[in-house]
Amino acid sequence: MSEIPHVVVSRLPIYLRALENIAAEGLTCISSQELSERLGISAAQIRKDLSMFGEYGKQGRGYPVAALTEALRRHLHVDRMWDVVLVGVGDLGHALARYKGFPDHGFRIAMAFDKDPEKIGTRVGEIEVEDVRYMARRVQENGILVGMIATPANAAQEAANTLVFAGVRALLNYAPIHLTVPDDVRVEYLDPVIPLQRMTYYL
Amino acid sequence: MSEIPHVVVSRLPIYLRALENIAAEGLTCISSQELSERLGISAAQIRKDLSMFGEYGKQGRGYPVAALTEALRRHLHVDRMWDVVLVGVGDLGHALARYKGFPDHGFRIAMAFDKDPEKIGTRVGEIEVEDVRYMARRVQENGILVGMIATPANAAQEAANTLVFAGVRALLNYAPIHLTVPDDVRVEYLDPVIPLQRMTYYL
DNA sequence: TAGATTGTTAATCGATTAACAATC
DNA sequence: TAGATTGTTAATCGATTAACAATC
Repeated sequence: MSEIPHVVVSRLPIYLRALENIAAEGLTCISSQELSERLGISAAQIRKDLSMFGEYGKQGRGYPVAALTEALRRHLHVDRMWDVVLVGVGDLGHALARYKGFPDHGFRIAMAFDKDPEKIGTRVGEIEVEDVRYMARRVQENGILVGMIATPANAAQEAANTLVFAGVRALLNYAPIHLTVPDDVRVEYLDPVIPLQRMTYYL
Repeated sequence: MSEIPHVVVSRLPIYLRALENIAAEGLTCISSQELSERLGISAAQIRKDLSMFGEYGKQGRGYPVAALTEALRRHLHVDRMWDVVLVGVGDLGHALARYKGFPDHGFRIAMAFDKDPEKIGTRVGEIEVEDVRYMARRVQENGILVGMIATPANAAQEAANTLVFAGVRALLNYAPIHLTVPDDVRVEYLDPVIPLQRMTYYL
């Protein structure tokens, strides 16, 4: 079953995004060599990764864009729409709630919570900001499995605890802090300072 | 010289962030074991990584927080302030320009550009949005080496080209597209859809 | 058919872990 | 001193690459 290494899984969304762009250009078939040049990932790597999920390629031609796109969406479980809960509606949370890139890629911000009375009740994007005190119940009742944390650092771990308690199993964390969560909960980090510092090392 | 593997470099900002939090808690010394529990990185890994930069630890006690923090800042070149150019002042660019986490960690948004006449001339954070047509010259004149791209996907590659032409050598890209740049330019990606899809694979 | 490109194997390369002497 | 923890070595583990028979 899940004998597919995480490094491979972590590249699948990148392949998917590239294939969507390639389809938008009107191409119906793409070779691993061509993909390699577009992504900076070796052609051998791409073929090996994709072969773990089935034989989608055709010798002499390459990979059919539409069929491979569909297959990747299926394997990544984004051939459906995931409801997402957002915690923290500051500048960043606001931007996330209005971000146009989610709906077409499997995600919908379904609820947003904040603790600031000034924000509670206001609208952002398609939804109304709710009181974080009711978050656990609301998340649980709606069976939401994906959360985004856009609170200040000092509120992030508590937000994570509440979300995990409420059943969330995947967390996207923008706060500049490592989150401690149970083993069956996934966390991905998007603190912008980290990648910036990774680059200044080389400057 | 640069015989330090990139995987190691990529963990340094994470150690630095943790040490800053640990210092804020008032601790002056921390063992690799304790750090391991906080970060989910093995103690052996942490010791091996840190030993590549010098012998900061004391047997029996652990690592002195202040000295190690300072050393990491130095190695990452964030013991100075980097001026950053921001391209694209939509919701996300707006949030980035006002983000409080940059100044204390080595970065200052020094300029912001957009092509929308409605936005040009408005203020965001500490700065005024400028016309993207003058970006190359302004960036070059100020010797800016770090850029952040928060434009729509279809404008991102052109923004990158302009920035690279103007001398930028490190790019943080929020647009959902792979950027093609010369070998001596670093790019890090922060498209939020990618990490979300990495997690839904396991749901 | 000839040319191109896949899927896969074996070889290489690199990263992580376990273990322990050195030492604070 | 006794206990704890480092820095480092050797062993393990895993990921990437090169190469090519199979085949569209």
